Amino acid sequence: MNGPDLLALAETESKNNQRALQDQVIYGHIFDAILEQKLSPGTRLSEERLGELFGVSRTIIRRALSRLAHESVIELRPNRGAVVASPTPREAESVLYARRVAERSIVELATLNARKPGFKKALKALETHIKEEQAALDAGDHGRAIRLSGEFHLLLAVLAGNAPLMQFMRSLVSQTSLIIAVYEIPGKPHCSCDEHVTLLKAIEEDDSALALSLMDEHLDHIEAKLRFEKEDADTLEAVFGHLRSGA
Amino acid sequence: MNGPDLLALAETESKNNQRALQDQVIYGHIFDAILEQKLSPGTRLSEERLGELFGVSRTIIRRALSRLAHESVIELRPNRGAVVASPTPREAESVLYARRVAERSIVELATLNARKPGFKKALKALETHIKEEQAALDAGDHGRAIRLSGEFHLLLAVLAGNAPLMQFMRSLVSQTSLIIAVYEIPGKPHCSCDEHVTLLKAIEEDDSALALSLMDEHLDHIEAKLRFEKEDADTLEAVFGHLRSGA
DNA sequence: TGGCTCCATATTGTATACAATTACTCTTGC
DNA sequence: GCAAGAGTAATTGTATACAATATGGAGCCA
Repeated sequence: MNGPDLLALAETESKNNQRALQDQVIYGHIFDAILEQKLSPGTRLSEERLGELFGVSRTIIRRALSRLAHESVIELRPNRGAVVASPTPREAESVLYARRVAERSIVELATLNARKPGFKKALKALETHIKEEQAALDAGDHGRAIRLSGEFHLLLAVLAGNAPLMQFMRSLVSQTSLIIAVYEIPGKPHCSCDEHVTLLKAIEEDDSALALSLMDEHLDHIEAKLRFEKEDADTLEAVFGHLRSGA
Repeated sequence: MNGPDLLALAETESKNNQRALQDQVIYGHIFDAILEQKLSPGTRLSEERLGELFGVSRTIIRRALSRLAHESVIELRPNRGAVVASPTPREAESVLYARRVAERSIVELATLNARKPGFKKALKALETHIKEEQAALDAGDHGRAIRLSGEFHLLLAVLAGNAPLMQFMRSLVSQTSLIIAVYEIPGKPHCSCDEHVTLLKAIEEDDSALALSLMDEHLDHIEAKLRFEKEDADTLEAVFGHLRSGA
């Protein structure tokens, strides 16, 4: 493990160079755990227990949970505690659509920036990252591979150099991870990182059109591994949901 | 005033039909004040004073501020309190770009939804809203007109029916308001809501292409009223900023 | 035995007390 | 008169105590 929240800290380091606040660290741990699918949708997150685990008071835990809730990674039910979000098919569709929108513009911006000297570091980080991804796959570290795969897209957003889009992607990537956890067709092999390699190559070669279509295909492949039709808990919702709030 | 945070509450009412939590109300008040440009960038937001004003403890205030910070509406400087964000030209550019990306897809989705029966309410809300905008302009209520103008775009996002994009827009619209507050060329007359009228008409007539170009023009007009060249505080930054962190 | 109510328990919501950090001002030395 | 430094005041950061709400189970009645 190379630190719980490299990207979380990178996000704020531009303005506050000081030590990370405690809640950011905890946020990072939970965020990563979800990206690694170690916390599955529906898991309850007790404030007191988390506080004991991390050795801080509920105040800090609450701040971390609050941020996770803002990013729709967890659901914060009033008086009933936090659970890892389990997106409905409807919500999943929205997230995947939004992600496509964001990724397209990110690819465009990233291609523009790839040759600028100011973004050398971001480009380098992407190259290093892909090697890490490959290493995780080779090592059979499934969870780590999934997380790194998601973080590749976040690093791409860094290269794009647009803070709002970056933050948006942060929320979308983690939600995608939840969607995969809930709706992935079992047995389908997980994505190699080849697509990341070719995508990055297209960006480095300033071929914006190619990069765009590669990204679209990449997202197609991710979605192709999903099946929304029936999922135990949600099917109940779909069948009996209309009985609740008459309309 | 028709309630402090109609849109804020609308956002969550789907899941939690219960009474709004206190911090949401306070969040709404501050959010609206910023949209109305009653709180200008740089204004300090003391937790204790806000607590007294709203009659709650700092705990509640902190939650509201936390959310505002997540949406980049305020800046939360560790140990130094919260201030209304004052976007740099660089940040402003990012926000406006991101907004263009978001608005385009929203227009597309909104046009698709406009004829669906499920979105009748959202469409109706837009029509009503435009009348309110006109009324505010006629009454010369500048602040209210600005806020309603921003909220038009949020209602459009509701019509688009994509929750992540909606939330994204929420952050972008309020940040745009701050950008205007800082960089607007003085004297330029403020936008009438005619463009909103024609845009909505195009959407209702299912003319997606027209709606898209109208939205682009609308955003062009907003940006045309801005000047990023020199702004007191930021000029100092631009001139002497490189001395701080050597690079 | 099945279902209901009521009570005990656990968990979250809010306020407040105290610690830590920052900002300010007054003093002191030059 | 000005700059530097120390001490004080003000503000934020964190923990904790208490209140409010939800959950689970025991007991009761049909």
